[in-house]
Amino acid sequence: MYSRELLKGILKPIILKLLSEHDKMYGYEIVQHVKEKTEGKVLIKEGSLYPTLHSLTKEGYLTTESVLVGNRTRKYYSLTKEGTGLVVPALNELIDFQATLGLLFGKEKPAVS
Amino acid sequence: MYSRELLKGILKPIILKLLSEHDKMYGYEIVQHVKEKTEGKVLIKEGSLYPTLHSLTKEGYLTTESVLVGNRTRKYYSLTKEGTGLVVPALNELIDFQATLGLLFGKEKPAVS
DNA sequence: TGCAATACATCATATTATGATGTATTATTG
DNA sequence: CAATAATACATCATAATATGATGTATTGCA
Repeated sequence: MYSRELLKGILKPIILKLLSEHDKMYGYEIVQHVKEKTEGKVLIKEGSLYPTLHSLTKEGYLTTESVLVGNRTRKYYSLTKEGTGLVVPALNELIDFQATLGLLFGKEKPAVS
Repeated sequence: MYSRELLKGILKPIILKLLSEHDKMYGYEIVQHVKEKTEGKVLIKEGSLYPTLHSLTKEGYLTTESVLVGNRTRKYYSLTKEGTGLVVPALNELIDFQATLGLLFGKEKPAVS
């Protein structure tokens, strides 16, 4: 059975994948990136993102680095060694999940004739 | 943005799709069917299924019919007209969601080099 | 006879995305 | 130049829902 986490949330895998490709990103950047990549179809809300980033950090998968740009603070997040180790399993599980969705919702039998 | 329902649950779409293909099914049958179809990867729990069936019924998307088999009751569920109208939109949204997952987790840039 | 499978159900709990709200800076536009 | 939008962080109450635990009862099989 798929983990409850996977069935409920794709936010952590998204963050892990992005950080595996980008070395370091800050919250607002993640939101914009996902928005563009998904053609505006996935809009991560601050209320979802920041708690998730904090929890991943607390769990030891991310480290932070605050940078002052002008007078505005930017908090960069990057993968720890542990976080890096999490990327591939998380993606594999998601990919497998997609395939399973295919089994369930594949086109062998059309929903409506 | 995808509905919260979709992001959180695939159970309702599963039920709708199955009932659109099977005319009438009972709870235990749904569990077994999904288990077989997904090679044991999606195991619907009774604690998830029955409340969902009840809520779909309450919302007018399903009707029930109790049948006595031996001394054991079987409660068959089938789609109402409203429920049938729900099938295609629900599946389309899910299929679109799968495609969007592809945008996010596609293989253009491998997660690990 | 006892265990697994069949078949229904409810309820407390845990998880987590969202919306609301807050603060503050910077850029744009009328 | 003033107002607005965008940038950038954050917290908290709420809502939604899958799960695990628990319960009842029948049926089939070893």
